[in-house]
Amino acid sequence: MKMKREKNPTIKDVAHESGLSLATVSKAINGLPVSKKSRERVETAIKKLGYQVNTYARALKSNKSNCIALIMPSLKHPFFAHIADDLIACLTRKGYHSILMITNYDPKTEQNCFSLVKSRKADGVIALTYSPDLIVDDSVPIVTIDRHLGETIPCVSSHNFRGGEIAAEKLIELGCKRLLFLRISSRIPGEPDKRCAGFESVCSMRGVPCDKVLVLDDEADDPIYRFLEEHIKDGCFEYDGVFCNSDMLANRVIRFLRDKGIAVPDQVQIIGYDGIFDRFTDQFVCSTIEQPISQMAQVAVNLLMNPVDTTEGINVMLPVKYIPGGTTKD
Amino acid sequence: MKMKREKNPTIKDVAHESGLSLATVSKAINGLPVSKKSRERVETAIKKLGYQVNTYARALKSNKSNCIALIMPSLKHPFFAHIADDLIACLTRKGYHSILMITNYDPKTEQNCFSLVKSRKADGVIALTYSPDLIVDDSVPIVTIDRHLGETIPCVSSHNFRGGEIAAEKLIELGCKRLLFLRISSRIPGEPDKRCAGFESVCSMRGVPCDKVLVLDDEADDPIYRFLEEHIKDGCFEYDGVFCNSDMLANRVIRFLRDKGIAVPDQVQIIGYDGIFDRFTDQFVCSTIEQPISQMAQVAVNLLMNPVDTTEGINVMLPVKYIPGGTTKD
DNA sequence: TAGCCTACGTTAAACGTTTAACATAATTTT
DNA sequence: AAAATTATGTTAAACGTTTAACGTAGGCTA
Repeated sequence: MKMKREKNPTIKDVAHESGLSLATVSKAINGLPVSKKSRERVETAIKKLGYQVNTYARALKSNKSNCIALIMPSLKHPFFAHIADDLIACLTRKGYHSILMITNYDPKTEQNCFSLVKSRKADGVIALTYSPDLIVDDSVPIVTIDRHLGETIPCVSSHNFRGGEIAAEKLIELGCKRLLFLRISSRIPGEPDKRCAGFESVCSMRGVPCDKVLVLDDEADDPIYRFLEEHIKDGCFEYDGVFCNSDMLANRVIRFLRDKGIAVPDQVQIIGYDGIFDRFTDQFVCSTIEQPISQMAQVAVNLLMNPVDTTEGINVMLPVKYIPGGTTKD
Repeated sequence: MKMKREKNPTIKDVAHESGLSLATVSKAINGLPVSKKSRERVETAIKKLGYQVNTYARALKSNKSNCIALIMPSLKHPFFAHIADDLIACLTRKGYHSILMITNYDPKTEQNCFSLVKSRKADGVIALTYSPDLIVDDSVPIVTIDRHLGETIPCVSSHNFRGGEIAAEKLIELGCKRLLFLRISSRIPGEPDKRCAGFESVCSMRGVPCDKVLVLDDEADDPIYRFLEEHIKDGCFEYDGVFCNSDMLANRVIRFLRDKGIAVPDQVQIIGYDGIFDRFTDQFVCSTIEQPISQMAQVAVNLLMNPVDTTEGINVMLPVKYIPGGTTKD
């Protein structure tokens, strides 16, 4: 790229212009004590020259870049876009810049991102990753979202277990007699796994039968559809309540069932997870367990800025909320 | 934030470890000519020490940061999220990092972003802004999307005029006799304005009557709805074809009309602009003129990397495509 | 008035690279 | 075998900051 920068003024020029020394100017700029008169002289000189601090020199000297790296799978999924947006907003408010890295769910890219971050590019990392075996060193503070990357690395998530419980409670309350849990998940033991546990615990407590089907996200989803198909008998679906791991999956399932002539929510009620709100239809894309995205972002940022004692793996779980969205009878 | 970095190895350590000089190591790292033997010694030393180049030192010395600043209004709108995603992908492929700044459509924030960029934080800027009076200096290369920030600043957009034409042609071809153009737009003269011009030019050429309603994006949209309401007589809408400035607007209009009992597309056919694909319903959100987002991103990045002669304002317009999406009769 | 603070400035050494200018060893030319 | 050329390394100065350590002027105490 052509660099057509004409030499920018440095702190030295400001010093010269104001008749003060380098150090004094630096102090004035950084809010350290200097006399009122000096401060003014510095300010007018800065204005006159249009001086801007050189971020890189500062970062080099102070070993602090004011940049946080954000590692995200994609922005094409509204959930990630949302959380990235909120993270950036939080960081900006705290005076940080955000280097956003997109991995496209690719383990190698994810690993790469962590390596890059190490060259003192960022003061910290907030990551939402998928690879089961990332090697991360903690020479830089890290906070993850929804994934446990290691005992010493704090993880922020929604209260997945509770979310599962709520979904089960709701479906049962709405009259479902036979439940199904569907899940597409990554190979890595993540927080979202607990959604199933919560769901099942309520089912067994209430004595409602509950099956589950699981596929890994690096396989095709066929098994799920095959399962669904196999359980449609004479235009009737054998389950009357389904809890899906995500709104995305829920919508696919809804479409599949409707294509087969099964009425949602009349014959089957379906609840997803995430809380995706569609700004085009002004609706939630299905009945869902909503994750408190903004709150998660805020907590992640705070956790990064004010590291707590992580000797025994810290895991912040934020409250979720059931939201009816037309795929249940409420 | 706590910085618990234990001192990272420097190029000096590598030099010491490999028994070579600083300069040789630096050359080896940067791919400059060194003997094979030296290169190997450097490599093993690097591996042994886990050396990572210090980006900030490098940036300071070479006045090149390998960072591009992306200025976007929001990631909560899928159009922006998409384009941001594609921009980042392109930049990553070229070895650049992306500093993503979110303005929330706020002029002051937008201005701020440009100022920040100046402190040598980034080697270039790709901006999608809304403020009518941004002051940008070109000490850093800039490329904009959809907005003309100045004669010397290249702008990438879809071929808005052609898009307008296509929409009109399509509606007329589908049998519409009385057309309406609706638009919510920013105060700044932007590329998207041309959509209207294209639309009208076809209408007048074909002799099809065409009205238009415009509101500014910092006002409420009420005028549009009021207009719609006023033109519903006895359950009939006076227009049978509507072209909206964006898919967002189109969907709001569709909802409004349907609420009033007007059937879309049977009574009114509606075309939007953008080409938003909903991954939940697996459909386009309406019939639409699709912008070639990935292509726009790619062109923007290329333009930034290989600046052309901009003495007479350069403006790249990329081809658009009509896509039926259920709100027209095709 | 001599001595001592206090308040403000200044000098100079880092931070970790890159790179021009120079030195030396290895190779070729005559 | 000496000179010229090339290949490879090295030294040292920069890049623009921050900051510890050190002056120095002026006001205060005694």
